[in-house]
Amino acid sequence: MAKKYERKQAPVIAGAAKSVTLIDVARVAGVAPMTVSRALNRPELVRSDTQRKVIEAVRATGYVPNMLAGGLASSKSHLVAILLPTIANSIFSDTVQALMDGLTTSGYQTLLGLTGYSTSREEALVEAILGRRPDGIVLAGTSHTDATIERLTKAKIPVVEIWDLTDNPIDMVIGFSHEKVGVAVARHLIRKGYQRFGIVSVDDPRGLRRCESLKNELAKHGIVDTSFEVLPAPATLQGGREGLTRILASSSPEIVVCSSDTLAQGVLAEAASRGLNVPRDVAVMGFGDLNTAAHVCPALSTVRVDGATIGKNAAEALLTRFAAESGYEGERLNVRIDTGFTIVDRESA
Amino acid sequence: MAKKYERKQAPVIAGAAKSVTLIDVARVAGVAPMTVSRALNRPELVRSDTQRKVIEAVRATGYVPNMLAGGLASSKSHLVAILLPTIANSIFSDTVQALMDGLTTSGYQTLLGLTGYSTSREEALVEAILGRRPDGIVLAGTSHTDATIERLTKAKIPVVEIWDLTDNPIDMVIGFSHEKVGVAVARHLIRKGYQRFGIVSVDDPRGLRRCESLKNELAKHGIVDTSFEVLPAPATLQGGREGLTRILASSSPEIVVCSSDTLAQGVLAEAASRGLNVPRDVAVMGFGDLNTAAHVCPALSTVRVDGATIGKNAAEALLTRFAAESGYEGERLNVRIDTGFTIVDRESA
DNA sequence: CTGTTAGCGCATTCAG
DNA sequence: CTGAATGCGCTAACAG
Repeated sequence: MAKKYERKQAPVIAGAAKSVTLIDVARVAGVAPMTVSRALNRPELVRSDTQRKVIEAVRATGYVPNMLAGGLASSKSHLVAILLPTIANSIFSDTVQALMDGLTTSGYQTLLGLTGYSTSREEALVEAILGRRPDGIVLAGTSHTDATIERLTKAKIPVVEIWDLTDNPIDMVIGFSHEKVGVAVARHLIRKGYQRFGIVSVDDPRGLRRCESLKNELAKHGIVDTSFEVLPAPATLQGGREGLTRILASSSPEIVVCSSDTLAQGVLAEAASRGLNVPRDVAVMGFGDLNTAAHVCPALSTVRVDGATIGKNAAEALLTRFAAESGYEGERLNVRIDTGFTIVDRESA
Repeated sequence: MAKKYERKQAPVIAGAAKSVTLIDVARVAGVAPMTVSRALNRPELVRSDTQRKVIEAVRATGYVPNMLAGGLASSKSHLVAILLPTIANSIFSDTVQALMDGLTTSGYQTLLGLTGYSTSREEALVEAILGRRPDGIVLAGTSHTDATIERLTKAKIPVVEIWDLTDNPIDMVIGFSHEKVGVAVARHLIRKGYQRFGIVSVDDPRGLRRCESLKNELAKHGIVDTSFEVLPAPATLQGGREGLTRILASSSPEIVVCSSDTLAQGVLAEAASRGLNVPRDVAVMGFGDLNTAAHVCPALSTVRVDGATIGKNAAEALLTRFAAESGYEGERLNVRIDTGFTIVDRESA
């Protein structure tokens, strides 16, 4: 009697070779399809000689497991989605690299979505992405539409919000307080004796919060005439040049603080082309990562954020959750990591 | 008699609410599941009042289509994979942005893979990714292992190799010749009167090819004592500083050519900290995109590559192929686009 | 225009 | 340790 799991009919059209499936491998190996599945996914449950036969058959047939089918059957997609505003000039690149390193090592793949700093685009992306049944999702920021939050909550998958903190996370949060950055920068610079400030920010929610917090803290110290220029996102060098130009049109600050390093470098370029000496004529402060800032211009100060740590922690948090939900149930995690930040001065760089 | 497509049994366990499916929507809308599927995917085949009922039921139930199931049934995943060496300091960011813009608009999602400049890692990623049955795949570069090429060929999906050219593409190619970049830079700089060159490159295949081509062309013009320093990938500012340090230890070039803008900026930083005037004491030339180079330092020249055009063309090529394979069969495309490059001088910036 | 039937390729669940 | 039956959620291909 024919084995039950044989294909109902062999391919008829010669050219249209159906792709090879578990069943084909099973036939070649002389075992049941289920055994092939186990040999591939849980080798410890299979005798080693059976294992060898299967591996051999896989190679012989050129079999590539269909993860759509596997995911459908097992409700595990081995997919993690990452939503970022943009990857241009990205302060997120270290984070993404570290996150993907961690996930790839454990057999997860990464779906990327770019929101362009728009929560409505984020909403649309989240809806589309959830259709792919990812096992987890990572979002930049903690500000989302109600619909996004609701869908994410109902999806019942691990969610990590990164690069910010909040008291009402959807699930897990790994980041730092942008308000604290503003306050810390204000106090730091006041302590160093600065009195006249300029601020250049792009229209990005977190950048604006840093800069507004800075401005507020300055006001608390009696510094109220701070010029504040906002440029359209994303940050570009051209934006920085434009920002300084506008600032200088109406004031003459001792220091210009920027919402990102990219912007700060644009300010440096504009200063150079105006023959201004940095930091003697005007000092410049950025935000982001040492690699893109202090090294380029020893005259530049910056706020250093450890993006790689954020990514690494996010990967670990997700993987732990995945393991927990697979039955190695430990106690429910409640991940909230404040990664902090460091102010890097030109003297200390 | 009960409709055939009703679920065999309603959920028993109250808490473990099964996610809502097509069948649930169909029941609420009072139509067959197939009609819901059509209303969602091919609305033009459905009467508008039926359509309305379905939409209403979708909203009422909070239905999110399961693309794993849809993909399995239709052999269309609406997924495109992109493989890049890294996203750090990435000259690819414009390309990725443009590519994703084009694909997202047409309902495709993007799987990202990072190869770290390793063809063997690329091979492993390709195998894993093909399991997801992507509708298309984009690879940075034209250099791959034999196994990668074989798998990709057998997968019978559109493949786009970008940021390089070759006479033996797997399928489609969109990029430019790195050898020509080297030659063009050499001729350009010789014409401007430079005689003593230094070269700093990271250990990235395309960067090295540009620099080796430059060195060869210089040799053809009788310039043979060119110092050439290679640093580990990826490009960093620190690498650029180190590169200039090594160059100056053994020579005193009039100009230092770098394999990327990031490296060039590192060279600028090192020059500054040595009190060297750029370009008077030493000129610097980079490679990449205007936004990261000439704007920062008017003293820097660079080779400008239009990454966004590469991404846009790649998206269009893929989408056209997808349409063709769905039956709107036009003539078979044979995409090979030389996007070229431009040398941007400090005078012209 | 709408409904029915029959899988897509795999893993879960239970038998042996 | 291995095998058989069943269905994940959806859509192609036909019927009406």
